Amino acid sequence: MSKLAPPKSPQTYAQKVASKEANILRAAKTTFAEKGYAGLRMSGVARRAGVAEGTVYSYFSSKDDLIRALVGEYWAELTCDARAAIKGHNGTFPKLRALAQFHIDGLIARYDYAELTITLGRQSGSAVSFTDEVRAFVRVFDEVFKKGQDRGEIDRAAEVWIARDLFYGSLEYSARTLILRGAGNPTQAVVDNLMQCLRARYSAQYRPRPDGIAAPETLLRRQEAVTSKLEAICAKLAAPTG
Amino acid sequence: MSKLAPPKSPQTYAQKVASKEANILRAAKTTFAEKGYAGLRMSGVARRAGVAEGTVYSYFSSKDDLIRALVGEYWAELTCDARAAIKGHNGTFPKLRALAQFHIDGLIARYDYAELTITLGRQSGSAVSFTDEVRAFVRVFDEVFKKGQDRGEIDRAAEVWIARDLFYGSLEYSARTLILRGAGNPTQAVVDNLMQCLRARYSAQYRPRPDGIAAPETLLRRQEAVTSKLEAICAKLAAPTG
DNA sequence: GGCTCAAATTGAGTTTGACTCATTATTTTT
DNA sequence: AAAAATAATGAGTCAAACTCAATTTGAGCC
Repeated sequence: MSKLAPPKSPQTYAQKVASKEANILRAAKTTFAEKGYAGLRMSGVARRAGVAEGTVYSYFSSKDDLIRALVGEYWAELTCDARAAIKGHNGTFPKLRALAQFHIDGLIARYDYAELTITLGRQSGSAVSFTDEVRAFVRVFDEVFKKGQDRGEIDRAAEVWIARDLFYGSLEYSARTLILRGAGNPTQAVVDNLMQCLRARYSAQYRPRPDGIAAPETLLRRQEAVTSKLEAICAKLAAPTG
Repeated sequence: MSKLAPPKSPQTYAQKVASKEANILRAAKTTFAEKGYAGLRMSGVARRAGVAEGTVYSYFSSKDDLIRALVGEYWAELTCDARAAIKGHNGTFPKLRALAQFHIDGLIARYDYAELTITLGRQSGSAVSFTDEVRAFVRVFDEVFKKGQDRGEIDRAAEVWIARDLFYGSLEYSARTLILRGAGNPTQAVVDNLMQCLRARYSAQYRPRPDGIAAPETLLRRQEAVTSKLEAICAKLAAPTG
């Protein structure tokens, strides 16, 4: 009366449930890849997973929920892959460049997921949500950026979320237009340009001016050198030693 | 036999057809604003327009086509409004800033249209398409940018389409996240940041640094001059001349 | 006005596919 | 092994996009 949940052996039960759920998800993933959102039939997924249609509904309360689970999985995997992709690169900007290149290539390969992220993201009142997974993904950028700020490579006054939206936004939009245009995809030009913008706006150091008036870091180095010398000289002059 | 089209009075006929089509579109627009894409029923649109359901299908071959026509209309209007919004501003960057502010505000007010532009844009084999309208809209950016290049205010080597994708992409993504976050929308911070990036990357002239340290061209020139003098002084002091 | 005919309109009917739920099968508990 | 609880089933429901044979409308002609 006070409690409805019965005692049961959790291992086997949970395993079975999990494996069945995974079966359904796998079937849905394949079907989605083949036919897209509109072409995916719940009956088809059930057949493919080897269960009855009703069973699908006992794991996912609607078609949208099923797809949402798929989208969540996609972003979770993407987060791992993105982390792996930037691992080998040193320094804030090289890491960001690697992330950008990884992301735009991934988007072009599978734009349908990005599309669903937009479409299914706003709908409320659903059991399944993938906002956590998407958040975890964008955090990859945030971490690199913040570390850059800590190290003094990036303007400390900059707001991360604004930079992040510019970063992901321009990449997603570019991916979309490149797909529409259909031609051989010059993704690198897009990434190069984005990095130039980021460097120009966010880099804490001076960088070569486009018109080549002076290489500021050179000037900095000269100034540092000359300052050291001046300090030495000052110390010598100030010393009362004959 | 050779020709099926019969002679008829084109004015009245065309007018009637046009007005009925406009009625249907208006009904659809209102319903869409109230209920969104999924909530819009073809039967409801027909009722509202005062025609039978079949009539709707003689003007628009599917629900998606009807919505597509709506989206096309939206972008066409937006193009006019955007042109009006930048009219009062002088100079490339002020014009771009006005365009950015106009666009992000518009997106936040009616994000559903941007969403549909993405979802319905890729589907092929439809009678209705809105790519022309969208193209006309993005051309507003292109014109300002190219004029800036002609005038020498903007880096002539820059590729317009890359800059455009960065511009619209970051604005649309920011609009989305601002809507999700729901809070009072700091759109101006987004626009400011975007303009800083554009200025830093694309401006052909020098401009003040974001941290307000100094007008760099002046500072750089002074530093270069003073560094040279210091170097000379150091050299003299360090020289073993008695 | 009345006649003819092609085009426009109608709405009852078809189809499709997401979702439900009474029944059956399986597993756990005793 | 019987009872109880839980899971799986798939025929059936239902909503909504879409169709089409029948009807209405209106232009051109006498």
